[in-house]
Amino acid sequence: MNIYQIAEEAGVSIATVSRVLNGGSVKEKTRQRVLEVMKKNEYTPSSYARGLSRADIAVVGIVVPDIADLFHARMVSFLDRELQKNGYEYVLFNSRYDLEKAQQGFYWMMGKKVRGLIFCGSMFDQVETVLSQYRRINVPMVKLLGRSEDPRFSQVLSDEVEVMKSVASRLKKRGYKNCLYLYSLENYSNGRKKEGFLQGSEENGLSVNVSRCDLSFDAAKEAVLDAYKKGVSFEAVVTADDVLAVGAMKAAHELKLRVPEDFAVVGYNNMLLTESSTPRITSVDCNPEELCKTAVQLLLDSIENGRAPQTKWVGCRLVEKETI
Amino acid sequence: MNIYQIAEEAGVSIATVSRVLNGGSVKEKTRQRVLEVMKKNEYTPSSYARGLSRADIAVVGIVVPDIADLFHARMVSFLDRELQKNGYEYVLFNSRYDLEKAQQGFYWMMGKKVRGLIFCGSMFDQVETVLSQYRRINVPMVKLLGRSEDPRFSQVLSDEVEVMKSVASRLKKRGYKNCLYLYSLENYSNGRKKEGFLQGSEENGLSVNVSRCDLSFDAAKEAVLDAYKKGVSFEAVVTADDVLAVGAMKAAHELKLRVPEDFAVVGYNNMLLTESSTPRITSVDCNPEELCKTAVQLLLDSIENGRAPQTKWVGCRLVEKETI
DNA sequence: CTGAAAGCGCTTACAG
DNA sequence: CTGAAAGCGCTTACAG
Repeated sequence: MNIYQIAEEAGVSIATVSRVLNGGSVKEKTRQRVLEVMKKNEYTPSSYARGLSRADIAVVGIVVPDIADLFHARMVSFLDRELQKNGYEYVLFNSRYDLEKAQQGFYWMMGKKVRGLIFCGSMFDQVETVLSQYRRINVPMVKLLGRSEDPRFSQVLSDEVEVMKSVASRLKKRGYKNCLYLYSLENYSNGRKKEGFLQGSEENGLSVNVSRCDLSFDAAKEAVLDAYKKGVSFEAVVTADDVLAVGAMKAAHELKLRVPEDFAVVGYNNMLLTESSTPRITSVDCNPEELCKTAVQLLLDSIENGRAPQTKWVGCRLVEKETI
Repeated sequence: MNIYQIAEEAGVSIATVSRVLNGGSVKEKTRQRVLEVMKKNEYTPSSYARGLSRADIAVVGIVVPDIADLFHARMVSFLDRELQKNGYEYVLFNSRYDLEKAQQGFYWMMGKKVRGLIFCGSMFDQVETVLSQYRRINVPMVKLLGRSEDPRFSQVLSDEVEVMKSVASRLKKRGYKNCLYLYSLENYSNGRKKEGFLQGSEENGLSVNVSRCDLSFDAAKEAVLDAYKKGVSFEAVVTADDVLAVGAMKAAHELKLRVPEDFAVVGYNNMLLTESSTPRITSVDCNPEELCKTAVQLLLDSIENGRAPQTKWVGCRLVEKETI
């Protein structure tokens, strides 16, 4: 069923049908008749014909490194809602942590006439090294939690420094003095977390040992146990990710330390994981909903109003639960 | 940059360009020349033009109730990989647990010329009540973990009964005698879990109390504490979902019961949640990867070979960890 | 408010 | 192996 058949059955031209489809001016009576014919026939306009004949389809591309990861999945969900609210569709590209593979994805998306691109997550700090080879990718782009020097990108960044300073002062207030700082991935965002915590610790007179490990429960647990064995003294483990915080809890459990009396743990991202732990883990909420809203705003502002790329910051807050 | 410009620059007709694009027979030398021109110009074929001019685009629709939910996100990730392997694209529709809203989604997908539909999750047990209004939705459809009486659907189901029977016999072997069975959602899959467990309990002489609560840590915890207060005696909590199992662990913690010595806990789905707990929760793995592979196979077999709808079962297994 | 016609960028018989 | 031409199903000036 296409627009010609609808037009014929309604006794109008295809131009008129197109107008009722797109809210053009049509005599009310005619509009009703056309709508009825459409409904009766369960007519669905072809997205392809539409996309082919218009230059400005409302569609953007979302690139995520891993859709099976809870944090990214939540972002996609927020972006989905926000874009829908604004009448935009999106195509999703799951890059599977493979920047090379992402290249094909860019072309694929350009073939879909995306008007803009959103890169989700700090893994895309360096995406411009790949993108720079393509002159034709010249739509507005925004990095969500990814840092960029490239002026073509808008950025939505999280204020990790401030919140991590507040973590330090909070620990100080509660009487903790020696900390272990645990992180996994080296990227801009994680660099700022560390920087903020070290800065805050200095201001508050806390001692800090820094340790790096893989991003898994067991690796974090081992890292904490190792530090213990080596005689490093600490009563608080501050982490760059909830996964590491859970690992630290496991270490505390094994060492038979009481949390939070003998041992504090702080996570980052405030995911469901922190609630499933007993006691519930204090963690930083980076406000992903706000991050996503801002990303969509920046992108649509560039697309529709030609606004130049910008950088926006979104605040975080420490959600105090039972481990500090 | 379109196919005309490529053709002109390469000194051939657009038909020839189209042939190199689609692997038609073209003299090798000509093919190379065309490819070079394409590369030089970073040419990307328009997905819309292609979609408009072909009847059989390799695209299917995936419907999920909530992309932000870890279990569904994993499914999407597996389906994504499997479809890509088979040269298919997909469009994703996030129904947000709203069957009514899903209706629009079906039309939207039909406009994308999807050749088939995959419904993820047991929330789509009843989707035919909504779909039945549409004569035009007549592509092959498969329900992943959703039960259907409607012969238009293929189904990929999980063998919950068998695995839950094995849970009962496992509990028996370990000396547990009285169980609390906890579940939240009423659907086909959960019905079978309960049925299997009750059956297995009977065979093994276990006593079972059944209780229902909301799907949250706190609700499950309260349900367990309540049962305790009421004097129901049980040394094992078997659940229909890992979330409930975590709640049961919290209850055990509050009651100062040792797990698994005094108290066993069994989850369902074997999600990351079960690993973050201490001790790690024994849980049923329903093999989501195999479920997704099977769903894609069934769907593509219907699309490409006109195969009639079928029902396939995928086995589950109990992953024994530290709570039983 | 309405229609005829061109155009969007491909694919695909049909000839050669 | 290659090309001319029709067709896919819409939108959009342009006239009226």
